[in-house]
Amino acid sequence: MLTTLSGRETNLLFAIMEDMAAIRDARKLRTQIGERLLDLLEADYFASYVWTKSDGDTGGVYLNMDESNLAAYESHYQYCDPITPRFRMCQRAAHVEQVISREQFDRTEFYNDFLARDGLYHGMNYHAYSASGHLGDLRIWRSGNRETFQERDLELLDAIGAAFGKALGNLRSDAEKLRDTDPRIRVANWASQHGLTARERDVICLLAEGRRDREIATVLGVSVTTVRSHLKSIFQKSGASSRANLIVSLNAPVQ
Amino acid sequence: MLTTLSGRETNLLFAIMEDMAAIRDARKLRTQIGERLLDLLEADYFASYVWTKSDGDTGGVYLNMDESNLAAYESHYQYCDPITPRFRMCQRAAHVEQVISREQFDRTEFYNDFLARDGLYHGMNYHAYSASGHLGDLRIWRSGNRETFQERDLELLDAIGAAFGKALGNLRSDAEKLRDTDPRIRVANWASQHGLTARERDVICLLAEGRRDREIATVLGVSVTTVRSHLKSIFQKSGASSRANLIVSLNAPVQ
DNA sequence: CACCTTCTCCTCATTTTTGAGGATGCGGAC
DNA sequence: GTCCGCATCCTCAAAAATGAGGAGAAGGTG
Repeated sequence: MLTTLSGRETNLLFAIMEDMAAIRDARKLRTQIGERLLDLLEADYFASYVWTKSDGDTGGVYLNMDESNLAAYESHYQYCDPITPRFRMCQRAAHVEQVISREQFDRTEFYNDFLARDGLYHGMNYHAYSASGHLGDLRIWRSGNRETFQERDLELLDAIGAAFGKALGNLRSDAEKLRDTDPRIRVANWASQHGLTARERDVICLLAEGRRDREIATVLGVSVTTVRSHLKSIFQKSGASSRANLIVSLNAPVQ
Repeated sequence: MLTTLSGRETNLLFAIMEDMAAIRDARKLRTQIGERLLDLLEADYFASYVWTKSDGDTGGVYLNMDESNLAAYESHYQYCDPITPRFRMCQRAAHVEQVISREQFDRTEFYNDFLARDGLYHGMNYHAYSASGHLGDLRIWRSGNRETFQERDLELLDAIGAAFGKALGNLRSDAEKLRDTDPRIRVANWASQHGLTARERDVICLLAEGRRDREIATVLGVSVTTVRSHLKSIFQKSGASSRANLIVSLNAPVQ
């Protein structure tokens, strides 16, 4: 790629660069980059989705699109979306008309009942992937009364998308690291790994805090012997040889 | 700022953007950005320093400069460096001649015995700061047979420096988080916090792994009673009420 | 030198934890 | 209904850890 940039575009690119270095929340980053891209690419509509069921991701962010229409996308149209699966296969920024012919697209329910309702006509997408899966996408649209996107627009989106993907990848791995260090989640994982019952889980939660049998009994409202009985099965199931060992493996970030 | 970019410059800028999103090692990032900047700004020499004594930072990185001359900088010339303190006060990219007059500079030992030896003549610096202090700098130099840097070069360096600073800030806070979760460092901190002796530290290192008194004694090559004796002082010094409590506070990332 | 800290080891008593056997009642699955 | 898992409680014994009292040797400091 070899394209010149106007002063306005240069400024926006620097702003995007700074956003990607500064913003540490994936949702905020996607929204902010969306605003910059609408400006940079002179587009009207923006949406970005993440297709993982992971912890903090609340799915889509969007700009200038109708809430109720998007709710319809999430509940229905995403399942008859003819272009997104093809965009994904591109591995780079692509124009709608690179993945489906205009005539064919104009006849789909997806275009007529969903996109056209909000005025979206010319579109291009970038889908960011890493080895661990889909990281997030950038969907840029213009109204029908505008010119369609040019090769240069695709090049810009592609270059920004590449950096955007790297940034999202880092944010996700950070989130995963953080999740690994959250004690409650770690204890819950440990419990399910070893097939503990609900009550046994209650016991190790308190055990992980370093409490004595007597304290655990008081908190759970049972007798000390009951606590010991649960501990007996926990030791048996986990193979741990001592309370100290148990606490270490419950608190260890690496598993 | 409002400047246009050539195709070559645009490509380099995208490369820098991707580097800043992708590279997670501060030293590598500084080196890589240095190479890009030499290319982008058509400069000859690059150096970058971090002025903190913190953990993993091994000080300076540089390109096209003489090793022995840099050793002299670190041991001597940094203490009679007339420009760096002034650059720091600028809070933005600045040209050498914006912080000292050429005539005055040409008479300094710093210029004649250090910079001139490697051929450095025209220079500009960017110093990145955050609330917690100096994050890293970018020092760009050209030989005397070249043109000096223009306002446009300063603007480019300033914009890139801003994003560079944000990226370094995140890397540092990541490193700090990681350091907080490293068990050995945490145990060492805990030990010094509570004024433990060397031998007591040996004991809690093994204790933190969940070992029994007998195991600790075997590993340290002393009797069980000695271990218990050390444990006695550890309990006394730390105020912990039980071994389990001790293990939890040794393994807890938050203190 | 005397004094202090540290490391080493000891005893005795007490508390806590672990390991091994049980028993009872409750609720869901076959 | 019977069987099974789960939660609740029990006893008895052994092992481990805690708390309190020491003592001796090595090393550095005023």
